[in-house]
Amino acid sequence: MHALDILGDPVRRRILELLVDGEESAGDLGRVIQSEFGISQPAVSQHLRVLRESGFATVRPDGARRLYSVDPTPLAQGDAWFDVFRRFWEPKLDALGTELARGRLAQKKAAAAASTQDSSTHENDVKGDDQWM
Amino acid sequence: MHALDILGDPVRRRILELLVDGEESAGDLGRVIQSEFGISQPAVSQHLRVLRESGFATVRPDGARRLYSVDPTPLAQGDAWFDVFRRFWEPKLDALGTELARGRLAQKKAAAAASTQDSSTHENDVKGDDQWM
DNA sequence: CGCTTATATAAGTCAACACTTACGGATAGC
DNA sequence: GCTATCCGTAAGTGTTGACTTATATAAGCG
Repeated sequence: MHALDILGDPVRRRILELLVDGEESAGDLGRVIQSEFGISQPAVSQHLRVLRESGFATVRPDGARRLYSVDPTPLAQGDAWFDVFRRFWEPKLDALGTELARGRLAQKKAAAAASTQDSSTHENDVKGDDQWM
Repeated sequence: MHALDILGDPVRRRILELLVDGEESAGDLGRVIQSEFGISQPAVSQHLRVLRESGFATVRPDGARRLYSVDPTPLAQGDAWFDVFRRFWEPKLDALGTELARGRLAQKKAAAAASTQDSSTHENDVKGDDQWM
């Protein structure tokens, strides 16, 4: 499942936005989301589950409460999908400089070196972000 | 409709990827997509319509063919959603340099007027690098 | 002028998924 | 212990939207 599939939902995007400044309890998130979107508490809880299971959020128990935080890893993957399109709106600048600024050089190199297929499920082979290298 | 709602579909994302190097005919796109995703020609045509109507693609007639191109505007909007999260994975670097690299200085300046809310809880002022990576 | 190619639209089907109500297991507080 | 709060899961419903087949329109081509 691609990161952008998860982010293709306004409620989930909003939850992540609410978490950008630090952890929040499920209840606090719920109250905001319920008021903004007019949905029930279980609906919010189900979105939280999706975010957990897809790796976008982590939970930490605090008494009866659950404190949610952003895990940036899949977010960065979603953002990386835009890499090939950035030349359309980013000023040209130095390509290396851009790579450095995005902090993805090591990643790119690693991916280039190890082009072996991994052990994941039988998903569509072209879906990755490295096909243009 | 948010740009990321449109991008929450692997077929549409793949079509845009195929357009990154320049215009392609609906037929050429269709053949690739059909072979990769196993869907019919009308299905591809319907995705193309969504991309057209949401502004991600523009069309130019060429005889009986339709040549599709990327319109980067909504793509840039989708990418901009990640702005607030980039501090999680971008190296500190020079903030100005980063802004320049992203080509969004004017935008940011406009937004800076309205931002200025206090940050919360446990957050000290380490200019946003990876706290858990 | 038929025939093929290129592409879009119409209409209907079907499954995914976002939602609902109902409920259950913890923890907090009196 | 009793009750309220916090939050998740279960199960069922309904709508969205991605797909199908069938068809239409327009252009190339012999």
